[in-house]
Amino acid sequence: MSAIQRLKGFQDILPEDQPYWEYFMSTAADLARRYGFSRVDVPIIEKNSLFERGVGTASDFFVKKEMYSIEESDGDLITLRPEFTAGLVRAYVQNGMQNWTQPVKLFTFGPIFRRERPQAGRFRQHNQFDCEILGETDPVADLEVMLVAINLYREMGYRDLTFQLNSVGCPVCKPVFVEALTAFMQEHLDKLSEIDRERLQRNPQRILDSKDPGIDDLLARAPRTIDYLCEDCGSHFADLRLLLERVGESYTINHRLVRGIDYYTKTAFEVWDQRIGAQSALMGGGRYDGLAEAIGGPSTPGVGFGMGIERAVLGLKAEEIVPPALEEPHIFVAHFGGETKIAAVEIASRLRQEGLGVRMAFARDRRSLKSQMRESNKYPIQFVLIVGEDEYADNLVTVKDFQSGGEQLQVPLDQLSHWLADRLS
RNA sequence: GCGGGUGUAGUGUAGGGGUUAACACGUCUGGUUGUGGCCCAGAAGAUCGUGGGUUCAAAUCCCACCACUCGCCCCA
Repeated sequence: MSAIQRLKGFQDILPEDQPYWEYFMSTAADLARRYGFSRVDVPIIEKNSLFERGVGTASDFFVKKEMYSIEESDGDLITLRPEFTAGLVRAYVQNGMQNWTQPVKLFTFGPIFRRERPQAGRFRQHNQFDCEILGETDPVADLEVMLVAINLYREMGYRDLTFQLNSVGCPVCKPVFVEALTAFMQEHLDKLSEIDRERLQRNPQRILDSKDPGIDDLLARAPRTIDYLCEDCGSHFADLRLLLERVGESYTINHRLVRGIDYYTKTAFEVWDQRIGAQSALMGGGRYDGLAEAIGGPSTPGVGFGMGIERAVLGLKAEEIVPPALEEPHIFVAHFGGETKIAAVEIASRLRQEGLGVRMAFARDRRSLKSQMRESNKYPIQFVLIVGEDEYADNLVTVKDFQSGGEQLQVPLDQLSHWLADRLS
């Protein structure tokens, strides 16, 4: 009988990777707060209908059955969130945030679930950092969200990032574009692959991000969303471009960057890093002015992004960025069993209460000092406190200082914590 | 859902139809009675992914399955 294995596409994040995660999370939270965002946390499970309406049944989550859903005993269908935005907008509506000072700027972290085929930088459970600005139509909101995204990578040490930018219009202008695109594609049906023909039926815009190299030329000549923008969308896009230029951010207009669903409006953007294999999109975001209404709330504009943390960590490694080390104890307490063990436990406990990190030697019985010293050497220990019978009798400990090459001296118990604290910068 | 790759101790590898499956790192113990890093000695740890087939003989060849992995689709 073999031991039970973890599920496909899921992963364990081991201690050796934690510095990267800690680095990401603390940098992200700090940056988001600097831009005026507040943290919220929402459930990882919601009613399936939230995603049905908030993600759209035309999306692959539904079409390809990529969501993890559970039918409850009363027949309700509940679903592990495949993305953050729908849940955050639900929280906005449900908690009456439309009555807070607008706009409301939120960020969150947590796991996302999609039942896709795993590969490098893509998992069935992955974690995201997510930022949203709700209740604001000003393109400055779009700009801020983009700046949080790209500056987060920069603060962590990434280089050579590019913005991909597009505007997908709104319910006023998008249909005109889709009609033009469809007409164009109908004339070139012979050049389309089977999946692209199917897309043309189901969700014509998606043809634009087809990876079929055979239609690159065709797509280059196809109608472009930005040529069909209505006045409102056009000026929003122009304003955003001006803002980006004024703050010195370069971007590439990517006419093939689209969102297939109507409540995604205007701005669509991604940040790319070419160094992490096929999954070059580090994050994706955009505006969704129709979403709140789609889930039954008051009409509320919104713009935001989701950022994959696993992918960011992959990128950190690819860029050879070394995160700060996590704090570990620098004090090790060794003993000789019996009363000395109990004394050692007391000493360790007192030092920890004083705020010092202490690693305790475990030993069911008496254990050789050699093996305890060897153990301490596996860790970044500076001081080994030796609690022996003699020391115990005299109310002191022998302190061995590895940093000075192993020098030893005796320190009275009542001075120990000060003595150590003074020497551990 | 579709393609490609890989499966040998905890990890990384070597080997390869014939019976003690190798090496490195890691782990543990010891190198005298209370002292680390180096060194030395030793130990534990693998039914060579699973099942079937070929063969006197399979971890080595064949098939299937499974797992992992990379890529497509899509996305973070």
